[in-house]
Amino acid sequence: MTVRELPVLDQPEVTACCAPLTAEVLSAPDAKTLAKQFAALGDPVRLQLLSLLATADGGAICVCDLTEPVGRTQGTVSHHLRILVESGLATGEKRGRNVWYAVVPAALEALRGALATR
Amino acid sequence: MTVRELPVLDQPEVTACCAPLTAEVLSAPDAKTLAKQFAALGDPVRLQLLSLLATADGGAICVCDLTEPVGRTQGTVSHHLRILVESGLATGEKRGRNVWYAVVPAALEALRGALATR
DNA sequence: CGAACCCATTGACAGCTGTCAATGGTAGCG
DNA sequence: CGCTACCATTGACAGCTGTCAATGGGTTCG
Repeated sequence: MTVRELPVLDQPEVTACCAPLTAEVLSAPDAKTLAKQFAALGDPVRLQLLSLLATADGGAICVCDLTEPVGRTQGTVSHHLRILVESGLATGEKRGRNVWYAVVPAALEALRGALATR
Repeated sequence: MTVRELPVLDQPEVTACCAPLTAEVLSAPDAKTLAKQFAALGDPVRLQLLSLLATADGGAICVCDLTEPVGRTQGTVSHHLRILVESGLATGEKRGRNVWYAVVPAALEALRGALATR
């Protein structure tokens, strides 16, 4: 087993929740699942956090580097990150004293799929 | 094929709010704009409504046909539709006694663009 | 060990949100 | 003209959400 030391996080398995909105009528359970993920995107601070994670070199950053760019308290940033992780849009992994967060590109792609038009 | 002029709504102009999340760090104003649209998608009832509109023949439906599928009061459905319209994801137009709602595909595409990954 | 650092969690609070019942306005119909 | 159908708006209310300050649990380093 090779050892990876860089801030590369393992990517979780992601499967699209459902067919595109425009393909067939959404079932109530699928709607609930999708809504949770879109709701996670429905806050400006979280969008900025995602953007920061996505553009970070190596795809990860520690929380301490995020509070200043978004102008929020450390506790608040931690709260938002949790929502991103719980919705599957980001991952977090403890690395010694820091926690490395990263975007889950496959999750973003899955959401794109739901928005696809004919 | 007869000329069908009825349930086809004029589509408003839509321009992408910003570059993809993963391309560059989102500015605070852009984040706010985007967040409002994603927040509009962040409710299961609204997702179902969008889906119903998108899959409707001719791309439009009257409110009276929407209350039953989503299991909500007429007032509540009207409220959700307003949010969809205000966020630019749907359009509404009065046609006699009914109001015809339709999805704005370009708006969905713009959101897809924001979610694009590298 | 003790100090410093990083991060999550808690408690508190104001503001927003989804929902319904009820009301009101407008358009078509007999 | 009156009735009915359709839809928006209002008021009320419970529940959720974003925010901060404060606290506490780990981890690193001197």
